[in-house]
Amino acid sequence: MNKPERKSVDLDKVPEHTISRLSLYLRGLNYLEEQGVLTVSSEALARHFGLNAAQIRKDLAYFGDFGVRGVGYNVIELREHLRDILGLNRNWRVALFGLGNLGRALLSYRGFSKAGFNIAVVFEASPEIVAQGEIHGIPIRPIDQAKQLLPELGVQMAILTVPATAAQEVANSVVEAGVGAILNFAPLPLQLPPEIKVRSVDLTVNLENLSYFLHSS
Amino acid sequence: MNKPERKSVDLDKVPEHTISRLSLYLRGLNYLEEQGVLTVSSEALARHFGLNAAQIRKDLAYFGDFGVRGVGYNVIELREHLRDILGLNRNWRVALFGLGNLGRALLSYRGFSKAGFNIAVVFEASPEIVAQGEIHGIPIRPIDQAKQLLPELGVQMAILTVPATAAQEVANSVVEAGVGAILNFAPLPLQLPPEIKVRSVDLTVNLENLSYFLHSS
DNA sequence: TTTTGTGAACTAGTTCACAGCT
DNA sequence: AGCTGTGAACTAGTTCACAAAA
Repeated sequence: MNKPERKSVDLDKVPEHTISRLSLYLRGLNYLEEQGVLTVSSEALARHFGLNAAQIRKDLAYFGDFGVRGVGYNVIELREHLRDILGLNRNWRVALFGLGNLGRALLSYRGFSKAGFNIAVVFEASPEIVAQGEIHGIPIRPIDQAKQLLPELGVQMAILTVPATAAQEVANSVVEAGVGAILNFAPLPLQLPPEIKVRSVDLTVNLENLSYFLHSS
Repeated sequence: MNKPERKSVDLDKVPEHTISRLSLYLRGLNYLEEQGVLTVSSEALARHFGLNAAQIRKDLAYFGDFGVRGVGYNVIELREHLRDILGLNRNWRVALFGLGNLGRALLSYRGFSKAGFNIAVVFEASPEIVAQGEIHGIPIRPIDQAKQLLPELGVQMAILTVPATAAQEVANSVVEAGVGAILNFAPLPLQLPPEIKVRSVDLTVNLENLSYFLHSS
């Protein structure tokens, strides 16, 4: 009986979308483990996610031979592999920029800390809000101190919920402070060096998508 | 001088991503119009969005010959075409499900109403919150009345910010009530008939994506 | 027998490069 | 001369179909 091994992966060959799907699989496996399920086939996972089974096998096979032919995947084992691949077997220090409605909502979102993302500091432009000092035990600091504080606090990721007019400037200073990854909620295209990883969540685009399909069918 | 015309489009040929990009272009054009810019080339738009100019021309050409060779695109005209294509020259009636932190944040998000999405009603499970009656003038109703009220109110889209455990059930009743489009924030794959348009916003997946790239580089 | 892992075939989406208008 | 619109070439991503393993 040979232990399934992590392949040494040529990262360039892994499709972009595979990574997002690994995240989904991980959530599915967490659920299956809670249910006490021990093994699962690519076919069963595919049904659950509405995907093709070969795609799931291929996604996983980029990183290793995690399955057993005739049996399927060991739920706990695969889950650990996915956590490992996604870099979730550690804690990430995250800074939140902007404490408006959305910022506050994200701050209380349990899903982040559950996945190992710890919001270490909040930056705000409004002096009144900064004067409040902290929220849920997390310090609130003036946004112009970010460049200095981010390295001191060892922050690796930033979440931007600032107004669109401020977003590019904030993003620039975040990058100058050595942060390499940004989750952006501001509705504009951030111009940043290509080595900085950016994911943008655009609520209006999503709704307008739905509008298009309803409208034109 | 011939008027640029809307092509009769074979919708099956339009790539999925084109629609999302049209939304971005629309935002860019709104901005350019505010700046008093009259015409814009695909090249200039491409620089702004970090895209390829041919892609922009192709995206637009699915729907009509909106440009003028040697000149570019008329900003106001193109903006109107895009609003038309995306179905934004009308108001959409939207129902919000779940009045937690995220639900409240979305309610106060100005971007939705600005784009013509009007939240007509909020549905909540908690009786205490329902007892509050309304929020920002929008009625709050018990979630089990949704199936009855949605058609009465002429709601066409639903935004789901309910807990994952409730989301599938809520989605089912929304669909039974004749709603054809759902913007889903619950972190699970909704199982719905294929004619229902669903867009899911998954905050954890986005962060885990960033984690992967930081971790593995 | 069951289910993986994967080359081959296929489908979708992007970019090139240039003819065709203005 | 300048910029669009688009076929052709290319690149990326998905699904098929089957040999190999348990």
